Amino acid sequence: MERRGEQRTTMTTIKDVAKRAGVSVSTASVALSGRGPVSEATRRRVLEAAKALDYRPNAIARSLVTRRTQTVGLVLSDITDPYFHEITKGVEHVLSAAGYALILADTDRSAAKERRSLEIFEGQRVAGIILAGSGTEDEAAPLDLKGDGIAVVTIGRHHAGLPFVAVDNVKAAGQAVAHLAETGARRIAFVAGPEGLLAAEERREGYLAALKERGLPSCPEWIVRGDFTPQGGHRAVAELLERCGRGACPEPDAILAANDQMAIGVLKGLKERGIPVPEEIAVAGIGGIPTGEFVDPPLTTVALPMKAMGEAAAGMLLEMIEGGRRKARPSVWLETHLLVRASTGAGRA
Amino acid sequence: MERRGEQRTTMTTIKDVAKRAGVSVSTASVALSGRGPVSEATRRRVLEAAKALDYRPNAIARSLVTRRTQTVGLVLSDITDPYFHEITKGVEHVLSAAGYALILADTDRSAAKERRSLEIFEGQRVAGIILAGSGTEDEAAPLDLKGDGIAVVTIGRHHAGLPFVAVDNVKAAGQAVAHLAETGARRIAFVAGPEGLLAAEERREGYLAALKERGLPSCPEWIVRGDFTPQGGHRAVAELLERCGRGACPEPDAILAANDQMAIGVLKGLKERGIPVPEEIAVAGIGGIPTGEFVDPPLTTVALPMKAMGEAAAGMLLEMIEGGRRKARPSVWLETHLLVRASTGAGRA
DNA sequence: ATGAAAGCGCTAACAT
DNA sequence: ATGTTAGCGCTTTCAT
Repeated sequence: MERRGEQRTTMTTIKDVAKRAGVSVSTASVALSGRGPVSEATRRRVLEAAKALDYRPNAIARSLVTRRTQTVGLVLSDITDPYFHEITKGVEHVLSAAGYALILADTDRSAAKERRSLEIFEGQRVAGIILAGSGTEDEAAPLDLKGDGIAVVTIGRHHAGLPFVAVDNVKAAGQAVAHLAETGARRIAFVAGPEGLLAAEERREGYLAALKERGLPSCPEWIVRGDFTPQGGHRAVAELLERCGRGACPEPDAILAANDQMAIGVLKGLKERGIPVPEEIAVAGIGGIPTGEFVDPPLTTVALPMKAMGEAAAGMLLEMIEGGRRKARPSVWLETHLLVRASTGAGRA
Repeated sequence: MERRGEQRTTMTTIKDVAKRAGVSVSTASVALSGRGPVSEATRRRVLEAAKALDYRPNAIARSLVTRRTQTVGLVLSDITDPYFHEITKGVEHVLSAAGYALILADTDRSAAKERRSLEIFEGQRVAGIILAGSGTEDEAAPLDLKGDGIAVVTIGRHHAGLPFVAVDNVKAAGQAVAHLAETGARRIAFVAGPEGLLAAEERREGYLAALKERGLPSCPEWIVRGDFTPQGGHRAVAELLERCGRGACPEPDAILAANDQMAIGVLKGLKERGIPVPEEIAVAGIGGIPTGEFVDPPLTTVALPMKAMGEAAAGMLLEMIEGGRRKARPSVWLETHLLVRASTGAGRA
C-alpha cells in the first residue's frame, strides 16, 4: 500500500513516474503510451513505477497538447422522458467501451438551455456532440457547431443538414393506422404531439396520409393536441369525447397517440369513464417504451429501436471523430415495427 | 458574420482576442474573467473582440493551470431504471445552473464497469463524484477516491463512510406495511430486491420489523426474491402463489414489493390469474415512479423524493468543492411519504 | 533507445 | 492599469 493523503491536492504526475523509474519524462511518456521505441527493460520499469504510484494520466494535460479530447456531449430535451432512456443507454455503452466520457445535458425543451449546454460543450472541447430530441425553436445553434470542427450527429432531427440516425415517423404512424383499420376501426382519432416538434409533425402527417390512402374518414375534431406526457394524453381524451358525437364528427372507435406516454394517459382516461378498451375504443401508441407492457390493457404500439438508435449515433460519431474529417458519414434510417398487444386486440372486429 | 471553416482545426484563443483588442494576453484574461483591475475602456474592447471572434474559453487549458475542473461525474447502476431518472434530473439541474458539466456513467451493476468509470473520472480530474445506487460488490473503489482530493457524495449508500443523501428504507417499508395492515391485510408477502443491495436489504428488514411490531404473522414462504425489474415481480407472484396455500403458509392477502417496478410486475401477474386487486390481494410498492399512476389499479406506494435527492447530493457536492476541504458536509436524510392509490384502496376491509 | 526542449491555452504572481 | 514571465502535465519533434 502507498501512503495517501500526505499532500492531498497533488496527484502523481508523469514526472513522478519518470523519476521513480529513473528515466526522463519523455521516455516515460513513450513507454506508457506504447507508441514509440523503448527497450523492454525500461518499459517494464516505467509501468511498474506507474502502478506503484497509482498513476492516473491527466486527460486535461494530454488534451491540451494533442488538441483532442475523449469526451462527447449528449443533448436531450428531458431525461425523464422514457424515449431517451434506451437511447442514452446505447450511447453510453458505445462511448464508454471506446474510452470516451459522456457529458449529459438536459435542455428541458428550452432553446436557451440548449444553447447554453452547447457552449459548455464547446468550452470543454468535446470531440463530438449528439443531439437527441428536437429543440422546439431555433436550429441555428446546432449549425454553428459545424464551424469549429466538432463532430455532430443528430437523433431524430433529420433536417438541419447534419448527419443523423432516424426512423420514418410517417411510416410508423401509417403502420399504426393500418393495424387499427385491420382490427376494424373506422373512425380513428389522433392525439398529436407538441407543435413544432419534427417527430410529432411527421407522425401527424403519417396518420393523415394513411387515412386517405385507406379511404378512411377523417375529421378535424378527431385530432387533438397533446404534449407527449401521460397527463397530456389524459386531457386529450376528455377533450376528444367532449367535442365529438355532438357536431359533425361522431365518436371515434380508435385512438392513436403520437407517443406511448400519451397513449397511456388515454388508457387511463378511458378507464375512468368506463369505456372498455379495446371493445369500444381501441388504443395504440408509438414508441415501444417498457411501461406499455404493464398498463391495462397492455398497449399496442409501433416500437422504435431506441437502443440501436443510441448505439448507431455514438458509433457514427466515433467514426467521424477518429476517421478524421474525410471519413464518410452515412446517415441511417432504422426500422420500426408493430407490437400488437391487447389494447387493440381480442374482442374487436 | 465572421468567416468560418478557413482553418478548421484551430478555435480562436485568448491570444487572438488579445491581439484584436490590442492588449496583452494577461490583460485579456483579467478583463474576460472580470477578476482584476482593468480600465473600463480596455475591458470593453476585450469583450468586443471576444464577441466578434466568437471566443469560447478553453476549459481544458484553464483547468490545467487552475488545477480545478467544472465537471462532476455521476455513477449509476442503470439509467434505464426509473429510480434514477428524477435523481439524474435533479443532479443535472443543480450542476448546469452552477456552470458544471455532468459526466454520466452507467455501470450495469458491474463492479468492474464501476471501477473503470471511476478511473475515467479520475483521469478527467472531475471535481466531484456522485455515487448513486450501490454497486453490488466491493466498496473499495469509492473509498480509494478519498485519497486524491475528489469530493464524493453518495445517494442511498449511507455506509462506506462517505457523505450521503439517503432515505430511511426501514421506515419506508414500515409505512407500507402499516398502511396495508390498516386496510385489513393480515398475511403480507414481500417481494425482496437483489441480494447485497443495501436499499433492498433495509426494506426487507423494515418489512420484517413492521410485521413483528404489529403482531402480524410472518412466514418464510411469503418472502420471495426479485431483481427490481417488472419481470422479476412477475415471476415472483408466480412463485408465491405456487408455493403458498399448500404447506404451512396460507395465501397472502397483500403483497409488498421492495420497489415499484416489481410491484407493477406483480400487478400484471395477478391480473393474468384473474385475482382482483385489491379485493383479494392488495399490492403496494416503494419508490413513487411516475408509471405507478398509470397501471391498473393505480399503485399505492411509499414515494421517495428522488428529484430532491439528486438536487441535495449535487448541492452538497458543490459546497464541498467550492467551500474547500474544510467545509462541513452534513449528510442528509430525506423523508418518504405514503401515496395511497387504488391498489390498496376501495373494496377492502 | 533515450533525453532536452518547446509548447498546447490559459492563469497568476510579479514587475513596471 | 498593463505587460512580462513562468508554468500547469503532458506529447512531440529533434538531437544525441
